[in-house]
Formats: sequence, structure tokens, C-alpha cells
Amino acid sequence: MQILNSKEKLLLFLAQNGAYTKSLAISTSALAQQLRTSQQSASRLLILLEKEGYVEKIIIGKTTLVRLTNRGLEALRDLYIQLREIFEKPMEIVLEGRVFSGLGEGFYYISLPQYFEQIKERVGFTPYPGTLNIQLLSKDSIENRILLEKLADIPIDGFVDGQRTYGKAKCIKALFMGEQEAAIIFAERTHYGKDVIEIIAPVYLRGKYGLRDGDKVFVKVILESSKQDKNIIEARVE
Amino acid sequence: MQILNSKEKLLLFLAQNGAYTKSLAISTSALAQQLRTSQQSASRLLILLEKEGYVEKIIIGKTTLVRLTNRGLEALRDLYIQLREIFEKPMEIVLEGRVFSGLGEGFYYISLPQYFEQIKERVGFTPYPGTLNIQLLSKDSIENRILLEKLADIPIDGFVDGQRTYGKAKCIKALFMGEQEAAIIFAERTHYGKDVIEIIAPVYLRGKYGLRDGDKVFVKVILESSKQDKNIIEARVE
DNA sequence: ATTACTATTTCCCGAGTAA
DNA sequence: TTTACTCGGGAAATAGTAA
Repeated sequence: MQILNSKEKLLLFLAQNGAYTKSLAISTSALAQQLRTSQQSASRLLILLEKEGYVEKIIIGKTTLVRLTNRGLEALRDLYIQLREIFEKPMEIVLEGRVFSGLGEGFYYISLPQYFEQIKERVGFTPYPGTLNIQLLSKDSIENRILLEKLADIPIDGFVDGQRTYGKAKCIKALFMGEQEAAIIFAERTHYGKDVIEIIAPVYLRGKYGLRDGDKVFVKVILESSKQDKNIIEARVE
Repeated sequence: MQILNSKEKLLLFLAQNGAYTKSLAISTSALAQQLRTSQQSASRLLILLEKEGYVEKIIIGKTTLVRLTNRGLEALRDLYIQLREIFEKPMEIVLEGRVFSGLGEGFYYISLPQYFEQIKERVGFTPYPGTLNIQLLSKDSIENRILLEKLADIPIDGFVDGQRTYGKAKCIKALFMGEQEAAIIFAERTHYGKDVIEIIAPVYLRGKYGLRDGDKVFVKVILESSKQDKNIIEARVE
């Protein structure tokens, strides 16, 4: 896929072929082949870009040498810096929704020492015994929930206690209301749908924030440096 | 300066405003202002890009939400990767020219213990007493020589010995014929012009390569990771 | 072979405007 | 207010061709 127009394609081609420290010997028809355009267009573009100061042509005998000027290189560099800001900054994913009450299962499960200890060790805080249920509001939040479930990187193992089997779960660290240390916990088997998340935190969130059912809240997850970005994209739902 | 066409501008704008994890509420006229185009064009572009699968529109009531699709984000990402390859790879600068004989000053100066010891310590090899003079051939090489003189990062101090003053110089590490450890030495006061470089090396280059006057040779300087690239651009001669 | 002109076509932009 | 249509002018691309 290609989103560049012909001028940019030409500048990019020159840069990719090192035409900023050396002049490139290339004919307009060869250039046209590379850019998938006509010889006439390649010629015209070259003339235009030279007029605009992006490239420099040096005619030596019957061969024409082409190189980027500082201006041409800087144009590409500006674009590079803009794109770098997008792709190298930490990616913030926000889920927003409304608080609702469960049936107290949160308290029950978190209180089980097998889960409690794992959370303490792996998530890194002593969880308040209970979960805050959030019903997600927007399509975006639901899509992001699905993405985050794939990216959740803290496993909580299941276990067997007597006859009962307790399922496994996954957590991902998050900031409740953009500030409070917390984590989203995705239970493998849950009776909630994809439009619900459960939050654990080292404090009683309902108390700290004076929350009642129906209150709007948000949770932010910061994915450090989008170097893992390719995976993030692939994990996204369309 | 701006080299992007309107489609790219739109994708870039959306990405810069985080429209890959959240939908953006923006009217076509607001978009038009941002992109410095007409409302009609913004509208048309949005429709076009949606057809092409780069953006997604969600109409909720009377507000339209816009977000990048995976395809849209990947398009920008592809471009980013191509530009990164250009700007983050080590920059290779090649100077080519013909060997010529000086008047033995190279031998004289390098043999002076004050220069000899500085080279040994700072450049990192024991110099063969003498320099190889190269007359640069192309405009590119001459421009690159001027650039490299600015970038030369190993200072060689001048000194006073009795009545005579010996000038300072600067060196930059290089690869002779793309392989042999060497350095270009730029004397502050030289009777040679900007079309000449002098090479020092831990070996007798004329001997190792069987060089005679007039032979074509080249010297390569590798500028590590072009993070310093902005400086490199600024140092360039137009 | 090459580059780059002129003529023609195709594409894109924005004004006007409907819904 | 919105969005997005039609349409006219102009820019950009290609064909043909000269030098």
C-alpha cells in the first residue's frame, strides 16, 4: 500500500538510494519505472522539485546526476519526526463506562488466598478484597477492552481446591481515573460480556471516589513505547 | 514546508490526535481548517479514505466520529519504517580521488613526537610516518570533504618548539578502500585546497595497496546512527 | 539511447447549494 | 448548524514527438 504522492515518492526514492551524500546517476525513464509513472512525469517532477529546491541536477556530459538538497532531506526528516512522535510515544488506551454492582463474587474470589497471594506478588499491590465492575459505554471502549485482554501480561493461575476448580485469569496494570494504581482483571470464565471490565486496586475505589452505581468512570492503560506496536495493531479488532 | 498531499495530511492528523485508540468527534469544516482545505474537500477525502479502508466513520445522532482503521495506521507505520531506515542507519560518506605525491611534509610532521604521540593516543593507532595525499575527483567528494572537516571529532593540538609554531589539526576515523583502519587528517593550515585530503594509517598504504600516483582510491567514513543527523544536515554545504 | 516540449485527458479542488 | 452533491476551472498526468 502506498499513501505518498509522486513528489514524495521521488524524494523518498532518492533518500533510500543514499542521494544525500552522493549524486545518483539515473535516467528519467529508469526513475519512472521505479516510481511507476511515465518518463514524462518523472522528467517533469524532477524539473519541478529542482525549481522548488528539493533536488539538484548536475549534468555531466550525457549523464544526469541527481541528489537531494538539504531542503529535500529536511522535508523527509520533518515527516520522519512527526511519525516518530506518533509511533514511539507510549500509547494510552482509555476505557470508560459506568459503575455497577455485581453479586459479591469479586469479594469472594479476591479473598481466596490462592488468588490473593498471586495478585500481591505478580500485580505488585495488596488488593482490596473486591472488584469494581464497569459497564463499558462506547464502541471504542469495547474494542479497546478486547485489545487489552489480548495484551494483558500478568497471568493469574487457576487451581483446584477439593472438588472445585478455580479458573485462571489475566491482569494488566492500569490507572483508575487516570491516577490511582489499579489493574484490570480478565477472568477466563466470567458471566459478564465483552462490555464489562473488573478493576482491582490496593484501595477501596468506591470509598475513595465516593462512587455509586451508574457513576461514570474511566481507566487508562499505558502501553510503554509502541515498539510492540506491530503486535498491538495486529491484536486490534476491526 | 509540507510535502504531504491531502490524503496523507488527513491520516497524519488523525494519528496525531490519537484516533487509533479512540474515535474523534470532528466536523468536516473543523477538519478542513486543520488541513487548510475546504469543507467540501474534507468531506470528499473522508468519504474516499473510508471507501479505501483507511478510516472509519461512526455516525451517532448528529455527531460524526472518525477513527483510523488498522489499515490506516499501518499505512502510516509503513512510511515511518521506511523513513526510519533512512535516518537511523549509519550514514556512509565516501570520498574518492587519485593518489598524488606531496613534498614529504607528511613524513616530517607525523614523525614529530608531539604529533606522533597525540595521534597514537587520540586516534587509536600508531601512525605510519607519512600521509597519503588524495586529490578528490567529484563535486560530491569535495562537498563531503567540507562536511567531514566540520564533523572531524579528534583534535590534534598545535605546539611551539623553540621559535617555530606547529599548527593544530583535526582527525576523523575512516576506512581506506572500505576496509583498512585509517583517519583523515585536516591540518588547520595547509597549502592544499579543499579538493585534497590527507590520510594517515597504521600501515604503509602505498605499499599495502601497491599504489602509484594517479591511482583511484576511496575513503569511507561511517557516521554512527544519524541521531546527530540534524547537525549533519546543518553542516552540509549547499 | 536520452530529456523535455506541447497537446490532450484525467483528476482534484472548491464554489454553490440541497437536504 | 451539519454533510455531501454537482459542476466549472485548473492542476497534474500521459501521449506524441522534437531535439
